[in-house]
Amino acid sequence: MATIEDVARAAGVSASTVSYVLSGKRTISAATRARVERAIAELEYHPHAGARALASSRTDVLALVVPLRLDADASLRGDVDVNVIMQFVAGIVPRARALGYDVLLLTDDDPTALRRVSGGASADALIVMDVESEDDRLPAVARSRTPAILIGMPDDPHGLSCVDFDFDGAGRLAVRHLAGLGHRRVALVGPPDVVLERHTSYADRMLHGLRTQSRSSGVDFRLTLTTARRDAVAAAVSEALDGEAPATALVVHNEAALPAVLDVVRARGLRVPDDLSVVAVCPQNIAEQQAVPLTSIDIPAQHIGATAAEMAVATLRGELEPHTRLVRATLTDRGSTAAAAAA
Amino acid sequence: MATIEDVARAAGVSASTVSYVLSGKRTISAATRARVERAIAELEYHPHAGARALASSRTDVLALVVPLRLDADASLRGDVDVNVIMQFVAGIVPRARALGYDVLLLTDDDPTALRRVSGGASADALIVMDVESEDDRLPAVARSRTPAILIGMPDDPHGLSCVDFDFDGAGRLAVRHLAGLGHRRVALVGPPDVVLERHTSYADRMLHGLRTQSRSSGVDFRLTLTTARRDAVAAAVSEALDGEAPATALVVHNEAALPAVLDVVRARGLRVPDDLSVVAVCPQNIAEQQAVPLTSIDIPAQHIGATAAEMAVATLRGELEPHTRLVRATLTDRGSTAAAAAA
DNA sequence: TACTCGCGTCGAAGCGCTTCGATTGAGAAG
DNA sequence: CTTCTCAATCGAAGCGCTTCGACGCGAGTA
Repeated sequence: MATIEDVARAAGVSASTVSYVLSGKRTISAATRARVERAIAELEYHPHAGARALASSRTDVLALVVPLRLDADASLRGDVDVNVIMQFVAGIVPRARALGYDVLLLTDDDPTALRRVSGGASADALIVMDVESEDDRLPAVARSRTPAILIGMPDDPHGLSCVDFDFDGAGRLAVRHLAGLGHRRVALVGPPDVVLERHTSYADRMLHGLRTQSRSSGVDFRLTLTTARRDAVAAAVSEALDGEAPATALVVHNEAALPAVLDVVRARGLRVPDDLSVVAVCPQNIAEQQAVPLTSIDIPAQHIGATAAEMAVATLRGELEPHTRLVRATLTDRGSTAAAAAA
Repeated sequence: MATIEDVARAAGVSASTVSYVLSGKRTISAATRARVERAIAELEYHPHAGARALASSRTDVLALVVPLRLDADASLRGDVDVNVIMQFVAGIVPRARALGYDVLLLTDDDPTALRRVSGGASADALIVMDVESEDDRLPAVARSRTPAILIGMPDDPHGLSCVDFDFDGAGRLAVRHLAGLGHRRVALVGPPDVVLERHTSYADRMLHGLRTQSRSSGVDFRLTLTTARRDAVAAAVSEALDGEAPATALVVHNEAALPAVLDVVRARGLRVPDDLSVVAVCPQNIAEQQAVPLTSIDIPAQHIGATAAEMAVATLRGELEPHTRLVRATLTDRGSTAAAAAA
């Protein structure tokens, strides 16, 4: 591999000049720059990442902590939503690259990872996914003094920046949309209770938005939780639709259960949206790929990921003070909601 | 951050002694070792990754190239199967960690990534996912002289190691299983033709296995391709089941289409497995989560990922010569296949 | 007793880069 | 014509680690 000395020799300049051409930190004459650049191209020179990191204390690497929790049998745990993780990753990695950073992938499963990476200066900043309301990892992250961006909304951000989807706004928006169509009885088909118990807070915030708006829109709101298993889904749906005052609209905030929900609804002889309106809260592609395309409040995971990468880099550049950013909810009508039948 | 000098001072030894304690490359007396280890713990010393890389030319990092191809609008392309990618990642990252390596995440979308990483010595080895029959990237990888493991089966491995699932064996196994149950007319519901055209080779190999075994088992085999869209699925299924000699069993090698396939089948009034046997070829969790649990040949993506990580490390240690490893197919009966009705 | 051997430790060189003065020469200002 | 300024470049130090050769010393050998 060619070193900066090789390049310098080939271009007839000193190593420091090559360095300045590369970094742009000092003025270099056009002629010299051209010679250096030609030498770089000819030698296929790539700076040695380690040497650069050592000398400059910057790695141009972002560490990303993903919630890849494995079961005892080393299989992916059911409560981690692979699809959403990938959406985040698909947002983070390209944006980081565009800003000149590579991404080091760490998992939640490895407790030493954070210490190793910040202690060993393997990355300039951290992006932590799936941050819970009370997250054990935060004190360690804050203490490491490595700039960090949290995806999620902890109760105490420990002075770190956060990005998340405005689930509260999403809840309000869903109800407002349905209320506008005349619905007066709305049910949420929510995530399994393990998720609620994990206090990732997003489910709580969603619920809060749903309840708040329901109250002010005069909507009767009820809550059911379910896993993706068909029997559980059937139970949840019947909880929502049975009884003397059945819901006329469903808000589904559980993408794994979506297919089953639609299936159960159809099995009950209900047509969407004629007999029942359905609003999903999930990534766009999921909403589009259902048996019936669903009107949904898209969770813009990819966008959030990209935002996190941007915030990380901005923080590194000293252009950003720690703060919390919420990504606004918008509703896309795909035809699965309709005016409520006259009661 | 504490440096190795700090540790040396605290332990009353020289820096090189600390280094040897850490690496174990020279004998150190038990007493000295203990003193050094205490100092390391007290100072929370972590070696500076860049310095280490510079001095030793090793990074303890594996670079992983994932097929995160984005559309023009920067959204995830439909033909990349997010779930499978994650399974690979879930196999690779923990195993790499267990072997002392971190993982640097690169995407296919970034053409400079490979050069940057191998040229800049940012990683010790490469794992490339989703390698196609004729893969443009291979010459560059081979030329970079960075050890590499390919996930997939290129026509020409360029002297690199490969791991993949034995799709040929899977095809044979599926037919053998069905033939053993008395089925004489089997149809494959395969991946969309774009996948075939991309020549990832796995679809071809699967097909080859299906055909070979069909011939020798006296099974009439037909092929239909489909996307995940419901209308396309319906067309594919009717191609398989309509006409005078309808298939009595389906092999579905298209996980995205699975829910729709089952749905369409049910809509036609067919029960699984009584009226129609179904074998899926997909990851285990997908097969389990369908409306009807499916007998399947599980694609052990996670296992393959872990294997790739192991092979990468073994290669780095000089314990492994380049070669190709195929992971054997096994069939798990989940009750979606039954004896064929007497013809 | 003299000599060798190897264990345990140290010192120094060097990995490839960045960065901080210092230096040079050319043009502007006086 | 001298002095000052500033643009353009160089040299050297140093980032924190690994590793090689050297060295001291106690034990084994002759």
